[in-house]
Amino acid sequence: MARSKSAYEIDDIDRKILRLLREDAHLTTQEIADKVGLSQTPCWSRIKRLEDQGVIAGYVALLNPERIGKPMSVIIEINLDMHDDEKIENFSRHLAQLPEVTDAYLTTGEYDYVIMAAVEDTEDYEQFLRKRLLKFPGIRHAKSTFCLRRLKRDPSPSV
Amino acid sequence: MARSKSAYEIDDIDRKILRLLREDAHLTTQEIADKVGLSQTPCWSRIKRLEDQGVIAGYVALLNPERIGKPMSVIIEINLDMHDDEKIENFSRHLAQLPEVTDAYLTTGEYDYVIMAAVEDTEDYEQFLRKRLLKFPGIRHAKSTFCLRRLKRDPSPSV
DNA sequence: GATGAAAACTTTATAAG
DNA sequence: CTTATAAAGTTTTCATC
Repeated sequence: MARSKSAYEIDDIDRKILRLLREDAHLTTQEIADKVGLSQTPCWSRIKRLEDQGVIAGYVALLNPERIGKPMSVIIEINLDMHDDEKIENFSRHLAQLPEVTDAYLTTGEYDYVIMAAVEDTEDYEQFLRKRLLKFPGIRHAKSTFCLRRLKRDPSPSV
Repeated sequence: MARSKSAYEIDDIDRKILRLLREDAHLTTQEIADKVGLSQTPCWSRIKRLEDQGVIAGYVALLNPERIGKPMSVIIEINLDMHDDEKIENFSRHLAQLPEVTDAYLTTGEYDYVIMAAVEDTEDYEQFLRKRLLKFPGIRHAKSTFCLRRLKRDPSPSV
């Protein structure tokens, strides 16, 4: 039996569309259609389908960290004392809810968590670390690494 | 002398607007106006100003990493052999240009660089590491940390 | 800042080839 | 898939308070 195109398959034209929208969501469907070699109608249907299927999760404005008073990025590697499920889930929820935290991952290897925080300056960072992050019970160790320069930050992986 | 409002100052209403657009760029100016307590015209002027001043750097679609075949995230901490300016600049450019690399930072502390890569699977990661990242001359050490779960990833810091 | 209005443009939907 | 068309919605601009 020949394999028919599944509803969830992404073809080369879809990928081209995603590549464009990943960089600039303000392109019109007509502009995208021109760039990918389609007419407006099927191009619009494809974008709609990619949204409905959750391939496109949403659209956001990108803010300039310097201009909104959060020029400093810090990477924090964290170890917990205990590793029972409840502890992990609680701390994970705690992290996700802190506004300074922009990224948080549960990881393999030397540390349990790797997170990133955006703050105003070193003083702001100290406050965050002592009064908000380390207030959570059961943190064995936290290692901070300061970012000197951001070379790249893509909101989505390349397609 | 009383400090007048600078062209580059952001007030509370601006911040409210940014908070909304940071999460959903498909809100209409009318919806934003309603939520922040302005009418459409001044709300539109503010958004335009924030764009012109570079506070809003752009608008992008967020893609679901799982759905575009890049479900795996790896954090890589890197040390170079030498640390002369040219080496740093060259390697920085190299990193920024690799499509697998979503994030790259020059850092203080134990490592020179901390980067993040999005890949399909372990095999894809091995190819990236050996054939693309470590092909660059002068890498002393690279430590990979695999992400088990993504708890949070905000494209922009909180306002 | 608010309101109202108008023009230009975009999205969304439909029909026919 | 294409072209063509059209209604609805949105952005952008402008005049007036």
